[in-house]
Amino acid sequence: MGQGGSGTLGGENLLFLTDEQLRKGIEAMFFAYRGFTADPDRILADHAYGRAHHRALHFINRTHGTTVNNLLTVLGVTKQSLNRVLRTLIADGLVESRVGRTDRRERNLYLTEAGKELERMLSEAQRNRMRAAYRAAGPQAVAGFRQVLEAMMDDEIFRQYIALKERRT
Amino acid sequence: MGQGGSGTLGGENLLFLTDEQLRKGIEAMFFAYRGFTADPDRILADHAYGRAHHRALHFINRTHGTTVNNLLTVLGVTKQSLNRVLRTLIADGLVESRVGRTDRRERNLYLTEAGKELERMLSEAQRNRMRAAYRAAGPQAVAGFRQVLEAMMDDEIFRQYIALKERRT
DNA sequence: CTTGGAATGTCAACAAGGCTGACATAAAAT
DNA sequence: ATTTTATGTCAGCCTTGTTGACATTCCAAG
Repeated sequence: MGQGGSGTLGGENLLFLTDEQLRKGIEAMFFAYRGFTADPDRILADHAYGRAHHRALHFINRTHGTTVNNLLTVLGVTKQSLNRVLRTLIADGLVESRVGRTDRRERNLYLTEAGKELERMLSEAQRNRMRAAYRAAGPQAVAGFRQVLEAMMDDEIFRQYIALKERRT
Repeated sequence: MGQGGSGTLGGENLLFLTDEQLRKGIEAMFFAYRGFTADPDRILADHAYGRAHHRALHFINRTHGTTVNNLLTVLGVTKQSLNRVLRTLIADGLVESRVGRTDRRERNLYLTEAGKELERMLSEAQRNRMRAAYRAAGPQAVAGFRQVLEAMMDDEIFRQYIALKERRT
């Protein structure tokens, strides 16, 4: 995609794109991501789970009945890696895996009540952090935040994700 | 640009803080971080290094002569974990470890020429991604991006980092 | 219908990089 | 002289990536 497009960028924005500014952005991203995961990580540690379990719970909750394959694509890991996490979640009764109706090779994934409860605890902790940051920064900053993040994603991955969401209804 | 009233937010900002908006922010953070690390990760794979090596190189380059203890604090890992990474970087001739002048228990860490070169390759890839995102979003969005990220950090950790930077000059 | 390939998911084994605990050494501080 | 601090190292564990091998299921071509 043509990086130019929307902008009508004047010379002004060359000013703030010094290496020093970019480096500060990189470090901010590093430290912020640590803060972003810190609260859920503490909860997960109590349950002997890791971040991978959180990600699985999040996206299963997000798209009920998603397949293992969909989840792989979204999470960007191998099926073997995801399988290990799913196995423990299923064994612990947090996730239910039903054989697909139309294609019986597929497994449709759902959160059980217990799964929903843990997911709620985790996402609540994370939302609280996010909410506090949004409040402190203000609505306009939030809009900018989202714009930059979206520009920073690998386009393919995100488009796949959107496509998956739209395909199922 | 107008967003002047950084504090004193009216009731308006309650509107955009729905759980759905927060969830989108959380997912954007997840996908963006993947994009953020993707390019350096590819380079690191060629050298049989991992993300941990990149982080060490980055912060040694950032504050020449930093000590092991400072680095632990900034990176938020244990000395055993950092030591493993540092050992390989020193063995491979990318990092030099000199006994401290004033306190000879300390080790001051420096990048060698080879270390600087790899660091440059990695950070250039990451800066390119960041620059493209900044360009696409525009200066105002970048300001908001930084504001939200800074509000999302664990305050203590970041303050320690700033303190470290200021202490040495 | 049968057979071969493709898609999907599971099991096994390995590696990176976190972690804790224990311990050694050297130097600084008391 | 003793204690504390900074660092390094060894051993062992856990999570979460990886690849390889394999079973099951579906579908399409013969």
